[in-house]
Formats: sequence, C-alpha cells, structure tokens
Amino acid sequence: MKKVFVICEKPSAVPKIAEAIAGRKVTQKELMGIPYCEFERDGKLFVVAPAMGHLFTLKSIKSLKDYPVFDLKWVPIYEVEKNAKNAARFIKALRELSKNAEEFISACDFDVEGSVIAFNVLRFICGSDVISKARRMKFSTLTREELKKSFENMLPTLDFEVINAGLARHYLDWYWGMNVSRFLSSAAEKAGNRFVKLSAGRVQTPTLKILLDREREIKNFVSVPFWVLKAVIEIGGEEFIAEHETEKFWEKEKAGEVYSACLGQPARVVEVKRRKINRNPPPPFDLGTLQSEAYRCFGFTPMRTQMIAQDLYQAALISYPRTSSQKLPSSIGYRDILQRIAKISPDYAEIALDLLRQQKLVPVEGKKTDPAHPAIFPTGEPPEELPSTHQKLYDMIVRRFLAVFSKPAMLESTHADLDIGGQRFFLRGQRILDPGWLESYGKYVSYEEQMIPEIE
DNA sequence: GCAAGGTC
Repeated sequence: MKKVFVICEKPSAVPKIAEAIAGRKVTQKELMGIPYCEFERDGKLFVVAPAMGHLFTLKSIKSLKDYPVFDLKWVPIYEVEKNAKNAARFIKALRELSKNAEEFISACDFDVEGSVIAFNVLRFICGSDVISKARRMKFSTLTREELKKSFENMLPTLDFEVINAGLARHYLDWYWGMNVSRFLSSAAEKAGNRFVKLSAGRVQTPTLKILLDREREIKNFVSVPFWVLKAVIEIGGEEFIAEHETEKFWEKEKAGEVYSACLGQPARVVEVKRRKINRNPPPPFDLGTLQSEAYRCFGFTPMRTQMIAQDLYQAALISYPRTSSQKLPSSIGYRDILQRIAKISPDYAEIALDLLRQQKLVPVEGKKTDPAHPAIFPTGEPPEELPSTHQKLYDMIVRRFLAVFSKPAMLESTHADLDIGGQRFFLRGQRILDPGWLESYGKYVSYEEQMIPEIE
C-alpha cells in the first residue's frame, strides 16, 4: 500500500492533524518514545509524526577563531546544543517512520520557522529527492474543521518563498550575531588581558539600546518639588475632594497665595457636565498581553506566566500560548467552548449562559496577528485540582474570553466646575450604568468608582 | 565561547 508521510511541528499536533485527515478517532502509537499516528484513507497508509521544533541548526565548518566566518552547514541540533539529546531519538524515529514513503506532506505550523522545520526534516531525513514532490498543508488553528479544509486544499508544492525567507533568517542571524559577538569578545580580551564573553545580535542589541536609553533617562532625572491644592468639600454631610485647575504649582508662594484666597470659603457650583462613556471590552490575550496583565494583577514574572501557561496548555485547558495573535477565528467554535465553560463553575455559568442567549457571537479583536496560531483561549475542558498560581492564570484567561464576547461597559462621568474664593476647582466622579464586560473581567481592571451626588 | 529560533 502507498505510504504518505506527514510531518508535524510538535507531538501535541499529531493526534489533531491525524484525526482531521482520517475523519475519525485514531489511536496513538509510539516508536523510541516518540508518539505518532497511523491509519488508512483512500487506499493509502498515512503516517503522521512529529518533529520537536528545530531538529537541525547551522554550524561553522571551521573554527570560529578565524572570524569572520561565512561557511556554514546544517547539522543535527545535538551537535551544537548539548542539552538537545532528545533530537537524536526524534531523527532516528522519523527516519524509520518515513521509510519507503512515496508521498510527503509538510504539516508544520504555518509560519516561517515551521516551513523550515518541515523542509529540513524532508531533505535531511527523507532525502533531497522528496523536496520536489512534497506538498504543504496551510492552517492557522489546530481545529478539526480547519485542518480538514487545509488537507483538501493543500498546496501542490512546498512553500518555497517562505522556506527561503526562513533560511535567510537563519544564515543572517548567524553571520551577524556570531561574528560580531566574536569580534567584541576578542577586542575586549585584547584590551583587558582576560577573556570576557560579549554577545550581540539582531534582537538583543536593539533591545539593550532600549534599556540603555531608559536607564539613562532614569539616571538623568532631576526631581523638582511641586505643590498640589485639593479642596475638601462637604455635600450633604459627606466629604469629597476637588482639585485645583492648576495641576501642579512649581512655586510654593503661588500655591500659598491661592491657598489663602480660598481657605474656608464656600464652594459655588459653576457648571456640571455629565457624559456617558462606552468602554469596549479588551481584546483576547496574546502571550505578551497575558504576561503584562499577570504581572500587574498577580506579580508573576513573564517567565513564570509563560511556564504556567505552558502547563495549562499541556493539560489541554487552554490553546497554544506562544502566540502573538489577538484574533479569535470562528473555527474554534465559540458556542461549544462557552457551553463547556458554563459547566465548570456557577460563576462562569451565569455569564456564559447569558452570552449564549445572544443571536450572534462576535468577539472584540486586537490588531496583532500570528501566522500560525489564534489568540489564547480556554478549551472548555474541565480543570482538575490546580495549584493556586495556575488557578489564578486560568481564571484570568477564562474571564477574558467571556469579556471579549460581552457588551461594552456604560459609564457616566460627572465633571463639576466649582468656584472657591475666586479660584476654579474640579470635582470629578464616575459610576457604572451598565457593567457589560466588567461583569466577567471587572475584578482584573483597576477601576475606581467615585459617586458624586446630584448637584446643581 | 559567540545568535535566534523552535520545542518541552
């Protein structure tokens, strides 16, 4: 029987891609500890197997001592990275699993690196002759529906433009980063008579510049004292704080003059403006936004958030977290997820069931995209007992998901101009008319409500 | 030794 070899980016993608092609549940097998799937379709034997990210990397042909170096070759990653011992097993297993295959399909993530990962597996493991006949599946979400479509509408060739862009990135990053790093280290060694490891690169060097500028700004900051005037006024037995129209007084004398002018004087209402404000829900989470939000609310470092998110992903509770997308395609199945979330807790149920009563579910989306993954969303899988840190992050992700389908929050802001002894003061307040999305996500939004009584 | 990218 004709054998079709399908290469995926990572183990977790294998059952999803296999089942979408097979159109049914497929049992997973194992070879050398590597999971893979095997099934028949249209009289062919499909073997769906995973890489584990990059299995090959660039290496200098000669020693880096004689830099600059531009002669590189692709080698198995364990030849360069000592902790990539697993790669040997993957390469061996893939060689065995692809043996005697006649058709080849690249089903790695649909981004630049994914295209290179598949390309390298195909040429170095399956043989360079398969490149011209291999095909490419395109999908940006690992859902049954989208995978099925991507199988039926496969590219008849590999995506060489993307592959070439990826190869160029690998080479250029190496040329620039390694050679400049080598030069910096060697210059430092000559100047200081001892070896210092210095590194530079496309990402880290501009990033360092941003930190440097910020650090300089902080260092050069000269603090200047200023004075602020606030009026404590009483309305109907309650105290409120109004602010002087001049936000900051840079001279103490000036502040003192104004202070004396209004001390003990009654406040007269000059004008009251009330305004209704709609606040839209925030967009769904990309990893960066999740990290900054988790730092703000829980004090988790970005590293910690990423590790917790990875755990939640591997427990099948959330979608792939390493995404820069703020979009939620309908193919993830909004209704199904909301129905499952409703069963997780009464708190979620109240909001989710309310959303399900809407005729149409349309998520708020952000500008950022990702070629290979949608924004982070909960799968609806019921969580088992979670450590409290994981529970916190999970709750934030679920509530954010609920929020993006919710109505805007309606607020009313009040702005009163007061005259106190000839001086202009502002009294501000706001209150919630309709909470909308704040119902689900409000606990994670810093929001101060100051109620102002009716004044004329 | 030295990049940046993928994975877990």
